[in-house]
Amino acid sequence: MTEKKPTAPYHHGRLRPALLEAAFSLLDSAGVDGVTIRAVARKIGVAHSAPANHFKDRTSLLTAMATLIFDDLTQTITRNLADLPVASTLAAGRARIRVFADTLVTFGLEHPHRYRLLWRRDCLNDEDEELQRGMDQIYEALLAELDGKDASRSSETDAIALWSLLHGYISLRLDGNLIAKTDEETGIPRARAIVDALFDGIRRGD
Amino acid sequence: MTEKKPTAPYHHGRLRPALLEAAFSLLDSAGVDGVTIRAVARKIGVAHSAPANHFKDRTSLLTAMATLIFDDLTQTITRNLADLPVASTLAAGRARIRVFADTLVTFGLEHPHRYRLLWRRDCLNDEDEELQRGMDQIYEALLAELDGKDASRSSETDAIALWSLLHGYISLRLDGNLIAKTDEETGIPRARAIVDALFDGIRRGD
DNA sequence: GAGATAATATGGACATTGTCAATATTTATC
DNA sequence: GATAAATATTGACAATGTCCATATTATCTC
Repeated sequence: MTEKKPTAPYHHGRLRPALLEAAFSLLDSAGVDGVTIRAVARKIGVAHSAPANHFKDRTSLLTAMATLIFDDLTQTITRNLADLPVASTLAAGRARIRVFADTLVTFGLEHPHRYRLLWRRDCLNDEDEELQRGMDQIYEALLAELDGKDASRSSETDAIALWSLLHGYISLRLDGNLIAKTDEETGIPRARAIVDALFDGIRRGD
Repeated sequence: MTEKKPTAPYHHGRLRPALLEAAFSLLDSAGVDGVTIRAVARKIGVAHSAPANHFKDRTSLLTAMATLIFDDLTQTITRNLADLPVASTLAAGRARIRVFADTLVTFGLEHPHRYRLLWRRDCLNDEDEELQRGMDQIYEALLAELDGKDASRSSETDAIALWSLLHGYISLRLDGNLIAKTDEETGIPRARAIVDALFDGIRRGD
């Protein structure tokens, strides 16, 4: 009968996950600026200084969040790629890269604030090993799709080109810069078109 | 003999330009976060509230700065392109686009904080007409280089692809993500390589 | 030119934030 | 069961953006 009083106990019990949950909620609704230590604590109903026990400062909290986002993103990409046949032909390789691209673009447009946080170096701790692992992971996944299929080219250059193309497109879209010039809704068709442009070239001269 | 006492006069005289100058100095040395109203005022030796007469808030100041940066960038590109022959052949067109790309990349790497500010939507006033004009201007310059040379393709798609590629590459470089994988210093050779990749295609199948 | 008006600058105030320090409470450990 | 470690609280501090009332100067109008 005395098991569950509505008065909050002194110790929260699972404050760290609760903090992250609240922080993601704030991130999605108000962007990085909305993720203040005090707002997160307020949302859970805990002292403004309680988070310090789990995240030494705001940067540390945002870094943990970015790491989780990277992991989630990589996992989504891997899952979507798992359904596809191995890239034994040129067409199959293209199809896989297209799925990679679509997944990334979809994620970026559906979770703008999460995507943006990934690249907010001023908010993150570059030295963090987990964050670096998360970043490397997704880049490796891209490299794997471009590797070894065409010995005549540097797949590293291709990877940088593709990565730049996708990251640039998403960033510009999130900044609202290409909305008038592209599909208002999903952005996927336009993303496909520019990936194809990179596949085939835009100034081939033949 | 009494013309110029070192005691600062009540009215600064040309506070607006002085504010911008100080703000750019802070931007270059400390990034957007370093550009606080109070720090700018301090740098000039004026009351913390004096800037309000010329910029109604921080966003307004940063928007004015971004507009100036856009103008400067467009001007630099235009100047560099003026020396080149008209794009009457495919090769000439490529050469012009390469100069466009080199100029943009050079600017981004040389003035990282200025380049970044251009896309910090959370710090800028999107509604500002001068800012929009500045943004449109540079995009139009790019479109002009891609226009009308190849009726079989949508030059708009090409423009978005190229713009995404360049913006993505610069952004990634500024975030330190490709340093290990590219030329440490200028970044230009790698930028050329990925622009060429877009010209020629990376998965042509022939 | 003098007096009114607008522009410009000052200093004080307030709420918000991140972060630190001292303290209180609970949990874990020997 | 005492002691140490973990976790949470309250209070404080400096910094910031922004507002307000006030002071000073420039400009305009008659």
